[in-house]
Amino acid sequence: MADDGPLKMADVARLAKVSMSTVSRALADNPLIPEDRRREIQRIAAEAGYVINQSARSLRMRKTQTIGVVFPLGHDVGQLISDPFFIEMFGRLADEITTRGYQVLLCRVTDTSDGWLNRIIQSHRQDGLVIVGQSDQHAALNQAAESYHPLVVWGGQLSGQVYCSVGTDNIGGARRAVDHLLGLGRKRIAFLGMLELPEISLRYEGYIRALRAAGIEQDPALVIPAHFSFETAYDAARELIESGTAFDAIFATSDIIALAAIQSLAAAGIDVPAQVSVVGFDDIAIAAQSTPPLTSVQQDLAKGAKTIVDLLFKRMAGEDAPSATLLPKLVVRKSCGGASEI
Amino acid sequence: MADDGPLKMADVARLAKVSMSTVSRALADNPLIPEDRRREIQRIAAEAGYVINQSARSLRMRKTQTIGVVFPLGHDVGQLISDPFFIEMFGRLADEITTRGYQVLLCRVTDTSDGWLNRIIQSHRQDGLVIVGQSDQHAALNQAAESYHPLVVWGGQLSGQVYCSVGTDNIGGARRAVDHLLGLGRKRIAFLGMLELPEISLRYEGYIRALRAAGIEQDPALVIPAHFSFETAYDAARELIESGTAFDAIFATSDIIALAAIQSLAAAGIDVPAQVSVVGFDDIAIAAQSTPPLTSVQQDLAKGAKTIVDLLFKRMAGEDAPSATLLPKLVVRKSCGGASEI
DNA sequence: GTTCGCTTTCAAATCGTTTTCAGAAAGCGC
DNA sequence: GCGCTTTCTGAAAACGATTTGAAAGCGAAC
Repeated sequence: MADDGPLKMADVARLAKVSMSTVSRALADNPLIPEDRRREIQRIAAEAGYVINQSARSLRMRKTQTIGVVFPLGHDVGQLISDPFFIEMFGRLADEITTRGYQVLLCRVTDTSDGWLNRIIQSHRQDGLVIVGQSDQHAALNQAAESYHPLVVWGGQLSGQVYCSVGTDNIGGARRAVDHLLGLGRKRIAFLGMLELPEISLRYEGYIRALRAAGIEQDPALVIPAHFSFETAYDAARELIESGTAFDAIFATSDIIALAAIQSLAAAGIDVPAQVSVVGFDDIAIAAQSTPPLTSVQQDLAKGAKTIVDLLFKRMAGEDAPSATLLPKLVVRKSCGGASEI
Repeated sequence: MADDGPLKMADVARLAKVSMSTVSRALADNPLIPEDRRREIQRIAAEAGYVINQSARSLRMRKTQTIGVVFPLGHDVGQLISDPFFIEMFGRLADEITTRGYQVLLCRVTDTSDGWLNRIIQSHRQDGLVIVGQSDQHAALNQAAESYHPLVVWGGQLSGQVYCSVGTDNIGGARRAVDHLLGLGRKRIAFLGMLELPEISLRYEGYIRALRAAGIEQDPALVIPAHFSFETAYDAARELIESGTAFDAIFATSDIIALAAIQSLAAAGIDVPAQVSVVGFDDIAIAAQSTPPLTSVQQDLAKGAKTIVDLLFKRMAGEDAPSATLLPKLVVRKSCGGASEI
């Protein structure tokens, strides 16, 4: 029967002795076709091993049953998998998306020139888009959101933001972390992170507010630019140490940075938490396992991913979904002298 | 200019005052169109914000520029992201695939009835397929490979295997791990893993060979079925402990199982490595950070992913690529009493 | 016998590209 | 000015599904 190429719907139609339209409807469980006939046609199709060609279907229906997940760019275009945070986020998103019967397409931005987002959107490869981390692309996102609705961003909420975003309360989370350090009697608290990234600059805002509320003057020498990668963060911490600037605590804007800092301190013979307290951000899986276990601001990624996808599907359905903020939780472990969980 | 819907190629043709064929060729950098004209048309298209509709392109070209990555089923259909090993593997694969200019489609198998693989293949959503872990689907894979060429599987090499696979030398890796335990004077070595899975049964083979070579009689009571999830592995280890069967070492067939076992032992007041040595498999990132740090059989995932994708692209080009085996390395840490790396 | 309403069916149009094929224009040697 | 290549070009035919709109079939009512 099936000679060379794979079966098409026309072949099934011939087998079932009906027209293509009837087959199409039968396979779609369209009630226009009486139920017994539907079953019969479905049986014939299955027996012949026929499967609908998705390219053709997508073209005609203008739907792909696929959600695109885009990872940040701007900084760090090279390796994709470097950050455990992104990896975990991706896994959670994939779960939520596939559960709803959609496929997940991982979009890598290879060409970061103007209009990169538009190029992804217009390719029509996906029915909706999740963007993980706004990076330095706030303006581009805002512009795209004007005309493209099914788009949700994981990241901080910024003023003048048009697009729908889901993210942790960065200011509050940072505030809580720094307050905790202050409560332990620390006064010279270093801040490690890339201020250029919106989420990080919000965390900086929380840091500043905490210091101000405690009446502590902030010292610019304690604000250190640190990338998300382990190596550059390690170097940044080493430079801080070698600079001779006095400090008794570190607020790192990611766990990777915090872990790198701890190793850097250890290499310099500085004890954590006896001499310097360290707090991270994200509470990734390794945080609990490191030595000493890391105190960190926990982001609830499971809930975050669910929220993102919920909002995205609402927007895909034409509804207007507002941005959402998740409440972070400070998980206290040994790296800053405490021991219990709050 | 652009009124309602997004631009089509016909619109660009009108703007450039040429035919659609010319636009199509110009955008594809086809030398049939003189270079200066090509540039001109590309400029016009870019300025208008035109992007090729991939659905239409895929249909016509019978190519999607997409590689599907399928995760195992059979066991554990529920959560996708559970295992750090799979996550890391996915990240590496994604890197290799996107580097070659292809997109990555994460395929989740929702319907595991007969012909699931054929259904994925025939959907024509991807140009090639990577299957991570053969699970219990050896027969299905063999059958699909008969007619579908661009398919590479991560997993063990089995007898009578038609499909192309890439994987660690499971027998050798297990052998090395158990030999190491024997070298430390351990004699009652428990084996934790699911024998139903091909890769695990190969590791069991290595375990048996090591024992046999050392002239130690194997005790069926020491072979414990343990799933890949932390919780079930934890329970499995607890049952082993409570059974009263004497043992002085554990060879766990994954790091997650090993870590669960260590926690289970700790809960029972048994010291690792003083009373019981533990060795894992995979050497995932957490392994080095756990307390005590875990001795493990390292699989080189970066190399594995590169090999998989290399072979896949060869097969997509019509060449015939043979299966490949990677050499594992035993990384010795404190969990079994040793300390240095081999 | 005609009309009406209701269920089923199908031929044909459509989705937006790429590619084939035929032909136009230009260049060249005589 | 005439053949003969050598460039280019564009109209039309795919690719394989879904959906529209029309028509066929069939009782029942007038």
